[in-house]
Amino acid sequence: MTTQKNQTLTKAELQAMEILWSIGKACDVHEVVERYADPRPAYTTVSTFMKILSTKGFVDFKKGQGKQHLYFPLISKDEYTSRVMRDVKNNFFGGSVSSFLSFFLKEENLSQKELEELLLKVKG
Amino acid sequence: MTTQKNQTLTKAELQAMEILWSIGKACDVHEVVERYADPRPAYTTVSTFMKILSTKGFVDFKKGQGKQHLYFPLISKDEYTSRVMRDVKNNFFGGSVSSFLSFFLKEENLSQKELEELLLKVKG
DNA sequence: AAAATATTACTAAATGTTTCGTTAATTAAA
DNA sequence: TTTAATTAACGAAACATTTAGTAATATTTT
Repeated sequence: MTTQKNQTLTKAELQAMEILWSIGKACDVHEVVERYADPRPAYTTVSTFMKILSTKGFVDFKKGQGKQHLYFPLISKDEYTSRVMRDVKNNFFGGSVSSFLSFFLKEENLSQKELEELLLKVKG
Repeated sequence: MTTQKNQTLTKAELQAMEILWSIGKACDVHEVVERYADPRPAYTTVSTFMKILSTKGFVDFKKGQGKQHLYFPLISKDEYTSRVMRDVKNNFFGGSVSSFLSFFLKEENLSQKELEELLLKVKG
């Protein structure tokens, strides 16, 4: 519950967050475990992730039935995605928007026409 | 020299690769150390990174003066950037190009006009 | 050739991450 | 109320990453 900003998620932590984001409501550890693909981690493993994510300030919880904790994200997927995009932009494109976009277009091999279509869909 | 593909770089490894990329020619460990910002890692630390990167297949070396090794990247920054972008796209946008682009545009808060200008610069 | 120097290889300590068993505490059932 | 079940907290083992000292080896200098 330390709500430290600027932290980054490890791979295992991100995986857990993805599941919380996909569930979209406060949920207990069992619900999270269920959503893992095989081989599923142990209950206590996921419980530990929730603990870690709490102390890192990425999730919080409220009391559920009994002594259950119901966990929920404190940061949205969009917010975290922004951080990641910013990092990529800074690390690989010196923070330049046009470099980033340029690379992206070349990478995706988009023609001018395809791009226009995408933009229409995206912007309107 | 195992040229294993599909590997990913740790943070420290990426930092070392960035320097190799920026130097742009085969170089010895000293040249790499020099380019680190303070506090610079020890010579042997950087030497270890070169060793690790070699066994992971990201760099190779040729003999220099004396017993010196001259290290150089086996993968370009663009190639590695592609991998990272692909991973981000898959992890955060389910592999969808339009989602990715859409997010990017919103994120950068680009107006239609600014976007057009960027595209002109980028495409021609 | 012997000594000094330079450089990589080896090893290991320190730290960070992942994973889960055990314990302690709380709640529910008998 | 005693017992059983559930759950989060704790602790620790296994593994990965980062960092750098020491040893081994090759090169250069005297």
